[in-house]
Amino acid sequence: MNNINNETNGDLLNYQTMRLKDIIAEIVQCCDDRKLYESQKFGLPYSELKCLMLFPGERYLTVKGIAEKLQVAKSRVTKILDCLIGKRFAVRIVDPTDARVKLISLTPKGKQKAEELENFQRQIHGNLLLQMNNQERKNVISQLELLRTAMEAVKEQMV
Amino acid sequence: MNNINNETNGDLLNYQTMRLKDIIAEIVQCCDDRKLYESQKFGLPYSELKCLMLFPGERYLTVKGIAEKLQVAKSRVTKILDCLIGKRFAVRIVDPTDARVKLISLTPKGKQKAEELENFQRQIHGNLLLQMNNQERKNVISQLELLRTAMEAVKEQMV
DNA sequence: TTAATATTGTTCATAGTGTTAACTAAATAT
DNA sequence: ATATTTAGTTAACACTATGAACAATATTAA
Repeated sequence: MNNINNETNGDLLNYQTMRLKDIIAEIVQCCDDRKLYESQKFGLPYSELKCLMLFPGERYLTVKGIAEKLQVAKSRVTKILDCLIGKRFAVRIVDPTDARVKLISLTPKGKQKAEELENFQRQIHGNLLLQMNNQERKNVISQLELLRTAMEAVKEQMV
Repeated sequence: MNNINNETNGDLLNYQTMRLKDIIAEIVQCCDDRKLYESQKFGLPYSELKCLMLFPGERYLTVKGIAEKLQVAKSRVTKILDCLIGKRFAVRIVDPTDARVKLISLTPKGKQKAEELENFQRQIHGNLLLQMNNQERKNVISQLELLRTAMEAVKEQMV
């Protein structure tokens, strides 16, 4: 009896495991599609869009700071900035208080692009919520938080 | 009064939108970290791992079929297969019924790798569920399904 | 049956994302 | 004053991916 229940529970867990894996993969795929779409819509490689998105709310950023926020090597940031600056979306100025540091800021053109991108992202995430009723919104968000917490716990075990 | 309620609802929606966007980003980041980890653990580029994962359950695959499943160009598949075959994880044979077609199958070494990878993925997704109680498992999965459905609906609107 | 067309897979050129190591210049600590 | 640390750049490399041109083979139509 107990044995059968364990069997059944094991089967359910196996089924749920597969289900979970598949759904997560589908969601990640949707997000990747969205990145591609944004990249095309805004005419910039996604890495440059991600970089632009760091600025709203901050006047200046340093290469080091951007590298930390994007979680990439500083050399990668240098290259992304070369591109953004070449396209007149950003400028590099030397920090007057420390000549090693470059202060990066957006040009008006860059600010506009960042704002458009921000609006677009707000819009599609808003549309996501509009697909749901009030209760569903709360549930989805809280269950996603649960999942994120679980993922971080499992990540700890892994490393 | 009604006005105030609308304001409040709008604020809530804005807050939820931000929240949703951030959590999704964190979850996607976790998944990317996992891909990197798997790549290192199994000593293969992630694209090759993804390719290996297509085989369990299918004896032979064609370049075209793999390209469709991975959602990449055929030329990309050719390169991935060159690598896998160079490492003795797969072989190419000409389809006896259509000389244009190459039938790709895994070597025993490739099958073993694919199985190890499958087990590992089952394990970590199982561990994810073990972080939760019975009710939470059901809720997380059903809310993820809701989210996936919403994402696909919004994607339709976008294109 | 031959000629035109379509399909399968490869090669090549190109672009994008990312890393590490070596380096320059500037600031700090000894 | 010298040694060390920090900030950013450069260069070499690896991985992911695309599209166009191409060769070989199949299929369709004349």
